[in-house]
Amino acid sequence: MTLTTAEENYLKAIYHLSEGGKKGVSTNDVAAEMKTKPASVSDMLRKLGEKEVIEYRKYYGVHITDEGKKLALQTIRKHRLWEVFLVEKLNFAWDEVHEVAEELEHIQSPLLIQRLDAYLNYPKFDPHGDPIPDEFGDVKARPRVALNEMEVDQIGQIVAVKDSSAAFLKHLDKMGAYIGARIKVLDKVEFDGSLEILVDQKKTLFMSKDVAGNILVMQS
Amino acid sequence: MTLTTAEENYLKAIYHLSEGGKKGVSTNDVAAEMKTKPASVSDMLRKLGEKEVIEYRKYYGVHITDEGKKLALQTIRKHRLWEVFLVEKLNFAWDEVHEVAEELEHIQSPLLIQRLDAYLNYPKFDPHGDPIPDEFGDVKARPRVALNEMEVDQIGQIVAVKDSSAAFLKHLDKMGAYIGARIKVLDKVEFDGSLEILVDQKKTLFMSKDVAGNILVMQS
DNA sequence: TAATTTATTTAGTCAACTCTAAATTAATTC
DNA sequence: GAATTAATTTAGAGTTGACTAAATAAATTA
Repeated sequence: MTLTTAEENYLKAIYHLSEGGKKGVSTNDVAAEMKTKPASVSDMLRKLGEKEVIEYRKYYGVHITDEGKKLALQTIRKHRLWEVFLVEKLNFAWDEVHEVAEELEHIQSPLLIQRLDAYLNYPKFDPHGDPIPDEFGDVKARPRVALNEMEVDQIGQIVAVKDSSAAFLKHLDKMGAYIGARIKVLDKVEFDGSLEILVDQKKTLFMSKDVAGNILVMQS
Repeated sequence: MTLTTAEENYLKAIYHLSEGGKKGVSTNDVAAEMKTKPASVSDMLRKLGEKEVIEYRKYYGVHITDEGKKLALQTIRKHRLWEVFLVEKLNFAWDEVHEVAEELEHIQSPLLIQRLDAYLNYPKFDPHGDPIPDEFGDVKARPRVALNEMEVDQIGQIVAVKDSSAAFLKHLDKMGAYIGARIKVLDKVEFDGSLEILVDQKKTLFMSKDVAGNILVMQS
């Protein structure tokens, strides 16, 4: 099964959109993610369906197949390995690498990726802390810690909450935090154990020890 | 002026075909080089002509313009830098790099090339001994030496002959040598100064000191 | 120079990927 | 449940880059 560059990009978008939720991904979601029009997406979904990398039922969105997931993970693997290369070897800043990696990930050469992986010493995470799938598509799960147990200056990504009540999620949202957010612990107040958190490299917020204790973070 | 990947490849082919000779390059030559049909080439030449990277007169072949030469040299620069990277950092063999570099050369990121160049310590020649143009398109001319003045184990490329008579060229051809051939000095016979030469990594031949003295080599 | 051969271009088609506009299906509201 | 709104698909068209077949220009040969 060989995919064109465009197909690879669509499949990657579908994979990312279906992470977490078990429900199908809608045409409009894909269009937004890919910055194309829904009409173009319908066309592409039909093609990806024929190639059996997704299950496509008209008007009902798509599910990625096992074969599709494997291919998407290969592309993600390449993307993240290139990001490591750009940051560690070519001194790119972590926020300068995405566009370039987006191009590099489509280079077709298994040998190249094999050698690059070895050259970088088989990294397990990219510069953003995202895991790098191995050549079989397996990703190393990183242990999760409660946010209040993290040390100052550590970084990670909010991946879940212990208290999943609507009230708690609403509170999170109000503070400016959410599942998926990249965070960094800026400070821990000794007096009451509250934390100062940097979200997505831009917004600073304070939260109580109790709130932090209900937030699970995947450390980078 | 931005070129598509296909346009870049055509322009590079035209540049290579027009190296040396001052005459125009024919449609058929380009078709052979690009492994496409002449009809496809005609189409592309019209487009490249409109973009003013070549001068195109129907039925009379093409000449590359200064602008076109500059763009072609940028692509060649990228190709050769990637080749150095693949060989020196990722341990590719010299003959494994071409296809991959052919893809990598189209990545659009001036910063990437700048950083790669620095990372590789500003190499002036690629693994095949071909010069790497600088960011302005200037190539460092490598001094030429007569073949008989080279030492055993040195490598290079035949770039010219002192005696350009038809008879001498015919003799060269008969021996299996030609302008452009990659050579390596395998042995120099003390008795009469004759040389044993490896051509294109496959054919071994012997030549007298006089013949070798009329062959100019660009050393790698 | 006329005739033939070769090189090149034009015309028409195809595949991939995109778009807008129109039609259709699904979801929501009254 | 019917009507309206939103989501999605279909139809038709444009661009890029390739092709084959046919037409035409240039070069070669007689």
